[in-house]
Amino acid sequence: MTGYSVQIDEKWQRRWEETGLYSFDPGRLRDKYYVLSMFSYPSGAKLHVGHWYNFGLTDSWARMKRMQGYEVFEPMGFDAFGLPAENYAIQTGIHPEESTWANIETMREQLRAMGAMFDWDYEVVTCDPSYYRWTQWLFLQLHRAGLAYRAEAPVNWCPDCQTVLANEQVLDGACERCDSPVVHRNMTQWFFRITEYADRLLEGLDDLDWPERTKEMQRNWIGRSEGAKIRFPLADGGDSIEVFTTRADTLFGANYLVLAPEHPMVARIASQDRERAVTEYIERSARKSELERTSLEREKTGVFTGGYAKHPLSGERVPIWIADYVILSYGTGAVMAVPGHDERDFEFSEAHDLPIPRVVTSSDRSEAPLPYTEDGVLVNSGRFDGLTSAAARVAITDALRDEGLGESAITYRLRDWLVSRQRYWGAPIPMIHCDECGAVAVPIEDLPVELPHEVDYAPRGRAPLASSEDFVKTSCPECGGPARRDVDTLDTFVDSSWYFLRYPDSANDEQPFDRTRVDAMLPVDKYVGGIEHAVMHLLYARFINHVLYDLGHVGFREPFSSLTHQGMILGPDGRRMSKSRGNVVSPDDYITDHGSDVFRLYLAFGFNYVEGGAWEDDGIRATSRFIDRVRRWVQSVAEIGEGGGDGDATEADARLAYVEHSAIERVTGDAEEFHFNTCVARMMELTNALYQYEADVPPVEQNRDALMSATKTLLLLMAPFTPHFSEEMWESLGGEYSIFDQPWPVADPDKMKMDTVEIAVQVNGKLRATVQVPAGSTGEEIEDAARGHDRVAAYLTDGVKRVIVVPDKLVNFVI
RNA sequence: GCCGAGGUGGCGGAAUUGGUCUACGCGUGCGACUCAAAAUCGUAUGGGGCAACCCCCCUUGUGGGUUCGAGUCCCACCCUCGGCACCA
Repeated sequence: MTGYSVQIDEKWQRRWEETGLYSFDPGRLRDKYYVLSMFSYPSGAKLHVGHWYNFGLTDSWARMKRMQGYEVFEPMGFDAFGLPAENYAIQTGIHPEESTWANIETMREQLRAMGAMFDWDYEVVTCDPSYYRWTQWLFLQLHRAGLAYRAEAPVNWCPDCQTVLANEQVLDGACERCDSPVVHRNMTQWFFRITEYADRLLEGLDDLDWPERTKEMQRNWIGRSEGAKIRFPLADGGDSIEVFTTRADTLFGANYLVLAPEHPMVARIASQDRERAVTEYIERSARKSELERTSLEREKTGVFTGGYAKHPLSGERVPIWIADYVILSYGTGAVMAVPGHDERDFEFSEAHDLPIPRVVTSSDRSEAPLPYTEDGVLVNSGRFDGLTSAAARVAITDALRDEGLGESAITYRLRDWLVSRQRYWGAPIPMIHCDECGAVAVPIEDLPVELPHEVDYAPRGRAPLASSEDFVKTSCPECGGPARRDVDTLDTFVDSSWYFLRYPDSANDEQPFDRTRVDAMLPVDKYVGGIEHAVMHLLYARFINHVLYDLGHVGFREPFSSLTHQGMILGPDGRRMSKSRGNVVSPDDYITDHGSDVFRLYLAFGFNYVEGGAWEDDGIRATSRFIDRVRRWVQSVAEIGEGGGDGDATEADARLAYVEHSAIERVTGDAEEFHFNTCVARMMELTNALYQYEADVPPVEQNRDALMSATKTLLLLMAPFTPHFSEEMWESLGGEYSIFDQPWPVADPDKMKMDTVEIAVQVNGKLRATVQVPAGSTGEEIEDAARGHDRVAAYLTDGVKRVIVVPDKLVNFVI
């Protein structure tokens, strides 16, 4: 028999396919287990180490679940819309549809060669009209429910490329392609009202089996903030300016207001003599790039508008300024400036020579230096003097409510989700614009709104679809008059926000999915993907699922019960792999040389799965050596066969059984937790124990049944991690096809009881000796055994103050 | 700045509820097999002290603390990585 190789991979992949081993059986829904890896973008390059790490080891997990008796559903698909294909098209002239489908075909082949259990009958491709038809359906559901709306908003605009950029294309305020500073342009676009779900998305997190840091990132992203809205009436009567604050207790220290330059009230407030300065400032702010307005520029600029408001409680005149450190989109776009107790306002007051009054002292009434941003005790605040900050927040908000000038309020950092993209390679937004009827939804029976093939997608400062007359010109579904289609496409995160619902019913052409089936199949039991999606995809998907729940399309709120993030495999130099650094590790070479299982097993063994780490070629050699070591062992066992030996349970037999069963227990437990590296360590220990047994016990005394049992256990434990190799070894031992139809081994607690245990003997907490005692010895027995040890006795000559015994573990003498 | 995760041998990495730190592997030393090499097998391997053994001392980023006992718990600090970042 020759060694394990890629030919073995091919042999078993063929066999699995021919026998339909991994076809999901919808008749066993009761035992279903939905294992999902985040689907990927079909790039032109080959599968990289990251794909393998994510898909390969998730597949290993799924294989264990299968052997544990679950009917595993492990689908795969492609997140195929998106910018790379379009940019590639702009560069080369190759149509995105052409390049994308070619890439998908390549990736399918490679994914097949990976030897995972993917059931391709349920494949999903987001750029296929049979899929995006239902993405459009989803948009219409939100639209009908009032959760999709149109509003003017700034988009990222690259003046050099003459195109709109997605947020992900803006790096540190600059265009990722040409590095020119990105500016904001206002356009009317579609939004999803995700802010309406802020609280539901927050609450839903509590019960999810997700990494705590990921939940925390979502909480921070949503950024719920409790405070108050306070209205400052304008001095000249009529309107008022509303501000949001979390520090209502500092209201008496508010000696001016600051509006964002874009605030709609600015024009109305500015006095005539200040108009020019105000206009100039607004224009200057608008010209500033995102970068200038945020990270670099710390100096607080701003101008006085000439307008005044009236302090809601003291009645004093409060000047109104504009400054671009106030953001229009957060809170009310206006703040009350409390320079004594807010660092930003303090800086602003210093820069513009404004007074800085104190209204809070520290709790011991000492005058802490300003700005003092902690809670404390109120001063200079009229009848609220002496209250603590916490009490004052309530009292002042109550007082404002009585006057009709304010109330407690909650705001969120989360913004509504802008889903329009002025791009070609995406799902067209299924809306029609009619001069008479306004924005009208495309009737569901007319879906899909197909993406036209012949389109000028070169950047010309407008949405590519606008160039297609045939596409744009249509008639209004309501009045029948001439109308125009929306020329924007949907953010690709919309495509991926529901694909997990489509998988179980991917061929359905009547509806996006059958509710009964989806309710039986979801939530996803285990979702695995990179942490880079912690707040984008994972939040959007939860939002969409919550909406579909509220609209009665699914019977569960949360789509992913349990989530794991794989870490990142870095180049051998410890840095992120990239072509420009020349540190990219290509799986293909290793697979050709060693077979895919060696590669997969190294990924399992060499890293903490969640942390990842730097690639090391030596690790591949180590796993290759291990697999060969197992192969040689299995070969020798196959030659000897079962039976024989005198069958008496010797001490060596017991030791082997102990290692066998503790390996079962620990592999099962560790794999469950995605601790694949320690799983492999346990397999190696079992292998070592087998060789040890053979070396220690003379051939005539060897218990072949025990050896065969432990060997089979080893193969079963290895099967999820080395599927082709284990199948081959299983066959060579005469095992029944397939090893993946065998039950996962179960540890026998009786076999894991050792007759004697080693006790650590400590003196004053320091290890001084170890002694062997029968398992289950009493404290006295253990103590006696320890005292009987020469070296220990030497320490105890001056008497013992206290003895601590941990049964079967240790004894500690305190002297 | 705020939030989160983490600092363990030469290296990748292990260590249930506080209970023998360094499992497993790599690398390295020595040995076996071999004409030789590779492969394989065996064996040793945290650092230091001692000619050497029994043995002793030190060691989980740093400094304190709690405890019979701390990688693990508490306090302070240093460093690394990730997220957010004028969010009122």
